[in-house]
Amino acid sequence: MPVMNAISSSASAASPGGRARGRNPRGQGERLRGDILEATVRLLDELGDDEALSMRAVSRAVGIAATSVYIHFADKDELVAAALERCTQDLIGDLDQAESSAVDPVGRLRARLHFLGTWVHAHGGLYKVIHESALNQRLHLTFKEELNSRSREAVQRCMDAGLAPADDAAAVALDLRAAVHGAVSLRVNSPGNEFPPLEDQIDRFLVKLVGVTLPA
Amino acid sequence: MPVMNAISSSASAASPGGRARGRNPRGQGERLRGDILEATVRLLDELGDDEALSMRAVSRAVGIAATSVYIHFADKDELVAAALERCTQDLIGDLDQAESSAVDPVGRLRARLHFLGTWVHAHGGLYKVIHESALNQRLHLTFKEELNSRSREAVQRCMDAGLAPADDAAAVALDLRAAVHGAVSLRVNSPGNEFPPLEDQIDRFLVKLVGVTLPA
DNA sequence: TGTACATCAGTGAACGCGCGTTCACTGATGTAC
DNA sequence: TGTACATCAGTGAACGCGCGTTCACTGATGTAC
Repeated sequence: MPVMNAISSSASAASPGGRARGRNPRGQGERLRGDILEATVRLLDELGDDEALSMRAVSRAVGIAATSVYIHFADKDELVAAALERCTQDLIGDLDQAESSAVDPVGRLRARLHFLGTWVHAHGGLYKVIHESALNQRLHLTFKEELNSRSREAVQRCMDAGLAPADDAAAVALDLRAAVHGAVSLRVNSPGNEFPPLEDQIDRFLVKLVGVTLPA
Repeated sequence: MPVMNAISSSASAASPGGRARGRNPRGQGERLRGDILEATVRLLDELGDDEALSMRAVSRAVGIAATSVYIHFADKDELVAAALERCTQDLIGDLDQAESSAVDPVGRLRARLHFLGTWVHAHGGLYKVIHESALNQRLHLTFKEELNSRSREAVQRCMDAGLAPADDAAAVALDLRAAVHGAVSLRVNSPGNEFPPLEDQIDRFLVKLVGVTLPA
C-alpha cells in the first residue's frame, strides 16, 4: 500500500497553540521552507481554495512572523505553486505505486482509479484546488497532462492485451476520466449527501465505458 | 429553443461606465431589487466564486451607493442566496422547455442533457458557483435534488418504454449524472484546453451507461 | 388653493478588520587574524 | 587566546487597500386638512 508522502506526514511543525517554535540552528535555515510548504498544503486541503489561503494564516500555522515566509518565497503565488508542485508530485508517485500492486493491465488501471478515489476522499480540498481553482488555469500544471497520458496509456494497454475491445483509446480514456472525475467531484462538493460506494461506481465505469471484464 | 430568462437578458441596468442611473419613481423602489439581482447573477457568472463577489462590486455594477444594496438584502448571504434561487429556477424552467421539444423518452432525456451542456458553456461561472462553492453546502439548494429526481425519472421512463434495458434507474441515473457532470466540469475548469465535442460525449454516455440506441 | 407633514428612494462618511508586502532591525553563531 | 567582523535566521512596526456593515442624513414626491 502506498504511503502518503509529505501531505499527511510528520506533524512536526507548530502544534495546536503553535507558539513553541525555536529558531533553526545555523545552516538549517531550509528546514523552515519545508515547514512552510507542509503547512501550506495542509491549509489548502482544509480550505479547498487557494484564494481563501492567506500568507498570514500560513505564518500563524507555522508559528513564525508573517514576514518570515518571504525569506523562502517571493510572494503568495510562488508559495502556492511550490506547495501544489510538491503535493502533485507526491500524488503521481503514489498512483504509480498503487498501480504496481496489480499484475494485469485491467487490474493496474483499476488500482490507479481506486487509489485516486481514496486519495480524494482524504484530500478533497487539495483536489478542489488542483481541479477547480482559478490558479490551475494561470499555473499551467504539467501534472494533469502527465496524469492524462498515463491514464490513456493504461487504457491502451488493456486494449492491446485483448482485455478491452479495440477502440479509440484517447476517446475512451477521456470518457473514463470525465466519469471518474464527475463521481469524485460530486462527492467532494456534497460532503453532506450520502452516495453509494465510489469503488462500485468506478468498476461500473470500467465495465461500461472501457468494456473490460472484472473478476466477480 | 428555450430562452435564457433572466440571466443574459435585458442589459437595462447601469451601462459600461455605469454612472447614468436615476432614482426610481415613487412606488417603483422594487425595480432596484431586480437590477441588483441581475448584476449579482452576472458577476457570479464572471467570477465563478461567491466568495470573490463583494457587495461593493455589486453596487458599483448597478451604479448605486454601496449602502443601497442593504435596502433590499439584509447581508451578502441573503443576496447571493436570492441570486442563485433566481437563476436555478430559470434553469429548471429552461431544461423542462428543452425537454418538451422531443417526443420519445430517449429524445427527451437527451435534449435535457444537451441543453445543460450549452447552458454550462454559456454560464460556466454560475455552474461553478452552484456546484463547487462552499456556499452550496451551507445553502441547502433544493434545486439540485429537483434536478436529480427529474433526471432519474427521465431514465426510468426510457426503461419503462423498453428503450433501455431494465435496471436500477437510480444507480444508472447517478452514473449518467456523474459522467455528464465530469465532462462539463473538465471543460469549465480548463477553458484553455481543447476538448472533443461535448454532445458526442454525452451521446456516448447515453449509449454506454444507460444502454439506449440513438438514431444515426 | 396653500401648507405642514409623512413617506419613499436612496446617499456619504465612517467603523474596524485582515490582508499582501516592505523595510529597517536584532541577536545568536561562526571565522579571520 | 581574544576580539572584530560577517553571516545567518529570523522579527516588529508600518504602509495602503478593499471589504462588510452601520448610522445619521437628504431631497423629491405625494397626502391630509
